[in-house]
Amino acid sequence: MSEQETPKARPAVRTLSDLARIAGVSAGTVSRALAGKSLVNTDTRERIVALARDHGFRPNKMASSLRRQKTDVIGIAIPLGHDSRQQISDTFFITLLGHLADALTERGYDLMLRRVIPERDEDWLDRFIGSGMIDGLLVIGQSDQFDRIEDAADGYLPMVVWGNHAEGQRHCVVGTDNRLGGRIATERLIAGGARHIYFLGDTSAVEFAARYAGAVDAAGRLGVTITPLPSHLSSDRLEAEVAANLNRSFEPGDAIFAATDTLAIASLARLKALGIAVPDQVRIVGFDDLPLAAQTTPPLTSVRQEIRAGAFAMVDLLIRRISGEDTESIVMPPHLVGRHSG
Amino acid sequence: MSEQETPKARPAVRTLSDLARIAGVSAGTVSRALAGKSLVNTDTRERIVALARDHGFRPNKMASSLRRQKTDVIGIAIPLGHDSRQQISDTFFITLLGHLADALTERGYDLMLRRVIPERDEDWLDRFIGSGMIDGLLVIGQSDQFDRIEDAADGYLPMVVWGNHAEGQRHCVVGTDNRLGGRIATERLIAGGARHIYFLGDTSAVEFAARYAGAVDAAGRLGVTITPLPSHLSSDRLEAEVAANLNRSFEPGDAIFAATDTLAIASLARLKALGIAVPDQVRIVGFDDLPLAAQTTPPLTSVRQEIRAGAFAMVDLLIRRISGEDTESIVMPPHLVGRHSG
DNA sequence: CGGTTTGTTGCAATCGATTGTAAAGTGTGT
DNA sequence: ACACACTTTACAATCGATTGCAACAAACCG
Repeated sequence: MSEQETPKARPAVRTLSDLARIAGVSAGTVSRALAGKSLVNTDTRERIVALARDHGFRPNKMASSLRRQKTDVIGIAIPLGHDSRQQISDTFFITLLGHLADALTERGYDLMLRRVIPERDEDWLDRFIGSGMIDGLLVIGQSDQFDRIEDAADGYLPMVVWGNHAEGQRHCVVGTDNRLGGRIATERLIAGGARHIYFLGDTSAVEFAARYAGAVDAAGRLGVTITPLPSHLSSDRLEAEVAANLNRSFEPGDAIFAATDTLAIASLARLKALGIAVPDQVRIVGFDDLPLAAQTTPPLTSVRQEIRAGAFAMVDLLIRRISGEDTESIVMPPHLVGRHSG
Repeated sequence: MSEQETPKARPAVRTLSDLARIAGVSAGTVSRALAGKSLVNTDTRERIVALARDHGFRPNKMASSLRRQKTDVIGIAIPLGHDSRQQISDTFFITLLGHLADALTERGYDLMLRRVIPERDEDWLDRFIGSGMIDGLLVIGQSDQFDRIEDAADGYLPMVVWGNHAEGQRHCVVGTDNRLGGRIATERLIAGGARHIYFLGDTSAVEFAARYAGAVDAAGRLGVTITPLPSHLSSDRLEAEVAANLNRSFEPGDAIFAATDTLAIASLARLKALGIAVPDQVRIVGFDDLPLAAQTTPPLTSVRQEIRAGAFAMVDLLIRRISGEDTESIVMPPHLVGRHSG
């Protein structure tokens, strides 16, 4: 009409004081009204709330965080270890991230994601913790940072890590019993007739090292040979490494235990390209039981991790730790899902 | 030795003033020293920096953000549309997210992730924008929120959206020419002998609607029938919907254009279960060209989107918008990657 | 040696919301 | 009509880092 109608271009009402002036009360009263505290008169509150809505007012979260010493933000750190880009593209970690987002959103937290490359940044953990931006920290995967995480855990309670549990460790972890999972997978292969098992995975990450250890347990006990074939998860190297590792002559009784379904699926493709039949010539078992495992040809036998349950457990523990409780770790049992690949 | 050595348990030095007291200077000087400003004497600066390191001091980012009116955080919103859980599990979006994380980290930004369910929260966009927590916003996928995004774009410059570009739209978008992609995919199928094409996808999302429109263009021009089969991406419904949609008798000349590789891969599995040969009985073309497309049986023909380039373009545009420039949208050309499925 | 320039540092205001405490207002009972 | 209890609101301090401005000292010039 007159000058210009900029309804949301520059909402004149940006701060509590602005709104307070319009409402004819003090900023403190507005704050309490919007927070729904009982100290303000019901009429006043309703008037202020309506006014806030009409003007599209949003309280500044930074100021609020500073004053309350609480940000309602949870940090999620993804250490990329040796191998940049390793995990964020790995379906398992992504699925976990999705469920964590569910669980945190449900509890009213925002999430701040940070990929860290420990090699380039020694100080990643303390820096994140000390930033004052987060109320708690979830670490997705220990990678090769076990010791650093242990150190940080001594001085910082609200942290929960997804990964492997070692005897006597000090940081709170949620994860699958990887060693047992490795054992189960290996026993399955051996029961199917395997006499020589190749372990496909990067044993410098503790989770995978534990799976390998479990495999060695079972193989040793049952008198079967086991050979590790180092393979990383980085999406740009994965295919080439798998191809190189499987570029050998397989003999009857050979089998593959892949540390991850992602590796197992790449192996299936590679063996198919080589004209090697699965499971007739080579049996394969994977780990994680991703949704995709059921759709491969042949369908993949895999060790299932309960990702969603794990994610919710992590958030649960974290929230208890934020309120000061020193929680125990949770180690979940793995389950073998038998399909046709091994 | 004496009492107790708690080196990091409770760093006595929590604030600038603490450090200032120890250093025997004022807080302002410490601030300038740590920021590397030239106004402080070199000796003083080095002394303060060393002290800060020794005491593990980290400036509080909330306070800093509040004062500077800049958070160095970029928000990433993932609208889940009609269909909760739709996209965060979709490999395409996850891959995009990974590359965005790369690009943002490189530029010194943190990222705040928020899944939004527009149905439950009308106000998601303005709320995120107005929170004061972010310097800019990336929206991954328009879902069915096109209009709301348009509205917000009028009053908020630093926002870039991944998605489809429509004539005359006001928000800045980066994406593939979906309509052209749909045309290309369809032409490929028709060139392979298709006479009746089923489109698998959810046309209420604008990106997919455009792919369908492109398919209709090509099919109409070449005198081929096309039938849409609504299928969502939500991981819990995807398999069932694909199964239901493909539970029909296929005739010679039938083909499938899947709006997404994820859907295409599920279709492959379903057809295999039904004993229908691909591509001999039914041809399939997907969209996205995910890494997995090369590993399926048979390898999937797909329309490639340049995800990494797209992600970096989004961040580039966003940063220019943060500094006040009003940038144009970027529409990238799709490329057909021919493999064996169709 | 007075006056000016250059280089450092301290002081105090500021960002915007929250909250303890004081003060004002309303109502009741005697 | 007065004292007392109870609501409701205003005031001002606070969270911690940043920054414009003033103050001070040393160095330099004529």
